[in-house]
Amino acid sequence: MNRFFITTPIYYPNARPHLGSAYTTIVCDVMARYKRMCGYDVAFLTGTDEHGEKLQRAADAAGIPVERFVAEKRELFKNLWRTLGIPEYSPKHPAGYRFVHTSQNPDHVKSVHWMIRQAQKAGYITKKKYEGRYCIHDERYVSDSTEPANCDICGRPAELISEENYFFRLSAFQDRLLKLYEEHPEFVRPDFRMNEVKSFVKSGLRDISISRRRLKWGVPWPDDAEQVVYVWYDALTSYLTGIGFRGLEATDPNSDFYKYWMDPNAERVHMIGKDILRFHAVYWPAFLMAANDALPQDKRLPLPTTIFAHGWIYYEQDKMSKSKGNVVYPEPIVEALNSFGAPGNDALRYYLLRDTPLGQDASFSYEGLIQRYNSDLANGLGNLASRTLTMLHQLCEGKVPRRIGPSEAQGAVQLIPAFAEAFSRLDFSTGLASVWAMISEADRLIVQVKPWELAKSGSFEDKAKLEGTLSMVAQFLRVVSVLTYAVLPAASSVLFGYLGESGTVEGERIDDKLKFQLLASDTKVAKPEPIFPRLDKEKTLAKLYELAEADRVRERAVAPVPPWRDRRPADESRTKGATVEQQPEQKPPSAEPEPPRGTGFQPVKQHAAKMAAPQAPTPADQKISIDDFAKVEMRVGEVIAAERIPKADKLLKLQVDIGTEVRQVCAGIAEYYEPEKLIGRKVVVVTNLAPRKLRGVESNGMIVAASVEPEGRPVLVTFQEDVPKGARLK
RNA sequence: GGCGGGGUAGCUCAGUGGUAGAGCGAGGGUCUCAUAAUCCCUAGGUCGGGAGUUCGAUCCUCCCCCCCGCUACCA
Repeated sequence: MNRFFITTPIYYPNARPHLGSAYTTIVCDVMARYKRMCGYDVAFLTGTDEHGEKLQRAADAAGIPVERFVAEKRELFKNLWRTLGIPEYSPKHPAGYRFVHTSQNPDHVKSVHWMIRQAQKAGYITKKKYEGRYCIHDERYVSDSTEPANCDICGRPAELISEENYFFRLSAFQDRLLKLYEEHPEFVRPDFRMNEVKSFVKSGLRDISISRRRLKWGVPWPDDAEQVVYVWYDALTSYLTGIGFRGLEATDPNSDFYKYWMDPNAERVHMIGKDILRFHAVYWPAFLMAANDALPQDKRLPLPTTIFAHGWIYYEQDKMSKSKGNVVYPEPIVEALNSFGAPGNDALRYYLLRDTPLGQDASFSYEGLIQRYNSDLANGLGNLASRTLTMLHQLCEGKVPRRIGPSEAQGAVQLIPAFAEAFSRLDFSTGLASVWAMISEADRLIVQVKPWELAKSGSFEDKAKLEGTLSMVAQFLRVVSVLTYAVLPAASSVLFGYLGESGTVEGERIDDKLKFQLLASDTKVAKPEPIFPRLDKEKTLAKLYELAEADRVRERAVAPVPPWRDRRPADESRTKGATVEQQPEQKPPSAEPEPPRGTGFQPVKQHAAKMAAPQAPTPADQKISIDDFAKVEMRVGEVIAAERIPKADKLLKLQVDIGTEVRQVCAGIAEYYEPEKLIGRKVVVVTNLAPRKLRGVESNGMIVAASVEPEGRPVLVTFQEDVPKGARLK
């Protein structure tokens, strides 16, 4: 049997899961159900990555053991999946999710150790001494400047430290990765993401640091008690642990790992958000290649077949939640729709999958949800089912007539391969659109035939036409209920039952056997109850807002200031790549950007638009003394020359007269200030900052500016009164 | 700055070397089996701007503007 393995990211449980995480998981659930109905042997994995300093600190702050703390967080995820009707694996739900967690998991330690040992054997791991600026308070490296620098986050002076870390020779895999991308264009999808990955790899890979000495909460480094495995190996390897991997030698030959991963014909799909593409498309295959280099040919681990990076879900700003905490949670949405008798889960799933093609950023809005629901589900499928069933009762004694409409069925039959083709590409939007195009056809056919008029005539021909048409539509509805099951599990099951079927929809198979005329003649159909009751826009919106607000209040009451949350407000998620959770706890010594912990997360972003969020104020416990402040020398200077620096978007080179001398200072303000207009302007310069070269240009100081969110726009400090050059700020 | 992708009806987008389409919304009409649903008609849009190739370009070439992504550079 064909095998299909799909994973969500291994989520970092530092906050309650929001709509973004739900989106990824829903997509995987849909795919798991769909593939299962196509006859695949399916495994679906999700989980939580529970290591990392941030979680440990949060647990400490909460005064509970970190193991218990993360176990509680884990439940938040499982609870959400339960609310969303996403089943956990069981004999009854073979395509339900399996859950892997990393902490206190000896099996996972075995997996990780095995992966690392293989890479060591193959010579890809080296221990290197690293020197750099480290902010003790924030547990992170600050910058690579050669003179004392302050921490970006807390402003404290960073210390020069040296630490030995294990490094992975990622650079050794550049050519092999490029070859992989060439030979397997489906390895990264959508294709435009593949282009990004390729160009990133082509530009050269740096070795990455894969251990930490200062951390305690994590997988211990094999044979080195002083080091802890850093996020990469820990989180990515959990994809293997989750299906039974314990290191190749210790893995049960009958385990799912051999079924779903080692099978060369299995499809292995990692569904992720676009923000974590690089780690999955570059690091992960490199880790696997590294391990394979230490193995004989016949024992090598296959690579994933596809890394699918979907887009983010944006939340259209609305009046009700202008204050803050605009993150959208799925539970109140489902609850609100349910309260009107609508299948909330199905509606949400349908909206998310139909409205935006997977891979593109989605713009979530309550109005869009209601709109989609009413036009497609209520007016479309729901109404078609309703009118058809009613007519069967009124005109055909409540049974599916024997006759089959002849030629009209042609188009509907062709629907199935088109739908299947789109879904297999994860193009849910197109697949669903094709179904709804057919629903529209069916509506048109009914109006064209007018069964209610034919019934009046009483002639044999008319009766035959009437019955043939209604029977055909009923058969069509049966097919629709099967095809839409993966997306609309609850509603399609109801429809299936209405049509007189006694089995379950999920027991059906989407293959050559899924044809028309499967409803037995004379099948008794149910008297219809609206499957998708139409929603009143105003009332539903009001309910959605009300429940979202109630949810927010409840959340605050439970955790007044969740310590594991970012210090920054969530809606500051502005600039390129910055996300809700962008707050690196430690920066790797290499210049690689810091990822979030976990294999991923899906931020619900605001439309950056005009949201202004204040920079988080310095917490009270981070106050500095007057002496600390006195160390910083700031003086008034006058710009006497300004020019752009070639090949730098943001940098201006300024000559600033600070009274005693003229300083050359670089400032990252080119996007907002015209160089010509700066000349003659008084600015504030930090004059005792260590010199640093930026883009090859030496900078002796720093121009002081406010950083205005959301995009971090710099605004230069100015004086209302006239101030002489050289005046010191105190 | 480099690389890549885009700018088409109010919105979301499709599309072809011969002067442009779908869905939704909106307006009008119709039917009555149906969830005030369905069905039918209606959008006259400089297909980002300019130049060129061509008998003819929205689709081909060049230049420019703007947007997005990755990347570099920025604390």
